[in-house]
Amino acid sequence: MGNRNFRYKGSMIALVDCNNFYASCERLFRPSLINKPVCVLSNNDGCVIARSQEVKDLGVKMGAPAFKCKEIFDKNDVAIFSTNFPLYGDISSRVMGVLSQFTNELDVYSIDEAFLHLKMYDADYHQYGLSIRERVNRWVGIPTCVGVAETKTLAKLANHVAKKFPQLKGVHVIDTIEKRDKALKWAKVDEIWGIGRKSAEKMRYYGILTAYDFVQKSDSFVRRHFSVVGLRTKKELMGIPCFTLANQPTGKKSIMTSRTFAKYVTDIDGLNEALASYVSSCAYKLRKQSSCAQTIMVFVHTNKHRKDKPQYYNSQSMNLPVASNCSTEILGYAKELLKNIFYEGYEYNKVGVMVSNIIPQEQVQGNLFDKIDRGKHGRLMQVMDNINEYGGRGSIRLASQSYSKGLSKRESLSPEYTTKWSDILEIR
DNA sequence: TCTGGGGTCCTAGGACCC
DNA sequence: TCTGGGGTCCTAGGACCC
Repeated sequence: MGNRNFRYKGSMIALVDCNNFYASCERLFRPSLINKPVCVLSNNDGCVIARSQEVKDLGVKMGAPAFKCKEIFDKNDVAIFSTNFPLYGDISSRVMGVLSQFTNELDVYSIDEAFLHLKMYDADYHQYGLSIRERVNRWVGIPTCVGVAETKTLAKLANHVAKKFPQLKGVHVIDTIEKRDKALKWAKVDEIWGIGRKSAEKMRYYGILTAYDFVQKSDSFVRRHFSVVGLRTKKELMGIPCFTLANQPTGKKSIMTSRTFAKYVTDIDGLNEALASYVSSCAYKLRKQSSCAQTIMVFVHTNKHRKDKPQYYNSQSMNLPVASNCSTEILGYAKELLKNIFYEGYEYNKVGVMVSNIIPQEQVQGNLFDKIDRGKHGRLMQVMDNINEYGGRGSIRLASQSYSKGLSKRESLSPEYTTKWSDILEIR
């Protein structure tokens, strides 16, 4: 058979994925940390959410509770950072900006990865991948890996291969049947994009250990045991595209904001303060995508890890009389919901709000009995957003929002080097 | 003492209708 | 007493992703 090429080699998908993204972002402004172990922790410095290669090599697992890793961190002089999403978001958009120079069809999949549709009939995809890496690295300073193949799922797999085999120089192209089979035989089922813990377990039960084993199964078997989701994944692994590229970003269908507290809250006033910030954040994100929500949901819960204490979880949702993106209006309803589900006697460690049934702003149907001056509210929100965008988040807030960020613990926060005037680096 | 946050899609099952 | 066979819509929860 030789190295028979795929029929549609002229149209391929590249997946560019940033290596250890948050850790790499933190390193950007701290060159002394290059080749040193760097670790980023979740909200409240609770658990590990990003690790540089050196930290992975130390055996620190993703999601590991930080307090359990303290010894390893101390012993190996690991640089620890609290999450700094404004920084990561800004670096991400710079990376995406560079990537958009390589294609007309950029599908930004997450904060640290994007699919690129490549249509090049005689091009050397491996060389092209190398030049993508090189430019992102030079212009933004973030290391990446590139996987190229016929479908998204295969591109993901190619990327995985590129990450695991350093001799590939960060780029792997699957463009022949042989390379595809080789990758499929190498990949364990739990490494396939779309196959999670549950499905992988089930597959092992049926003796399916590798991606190659999986594609050998009949469509009907896969459909029956792993639903249409599994079947799509199988087809994608065989080079039949089932996931199309999303050319323009679509608005979110639901938006949620919630935080775990660093200390327990027992009274409703404390929860209300937190709720006010979360509602503001949700409403702001709605306004940013020019949409309104028709449904809101509020939930509270106690610390589920403390089995020795009384546990409580509850949520309540409601449909708004008129779809809204106004912070003050949504907060009014959210407080009512919270009042309904709040009970004294529990130590709460989390409250959250989710808005859903989101529609474009211009499609909002008025209500005959609406007493709210929506034009005025809209202008007020606009003014608030302008002040916060210029002066930094939190420059102006609702009266009921807490003044300090006292409910969260972020002891190792890096500056917002690129998004806050006061945090810009000074070169002397 | 200390265990994240934010999304999407699919399915099963119930309510309801003819 | 027996107790069909569709269809639709909605919701909760599961699985998965980063």
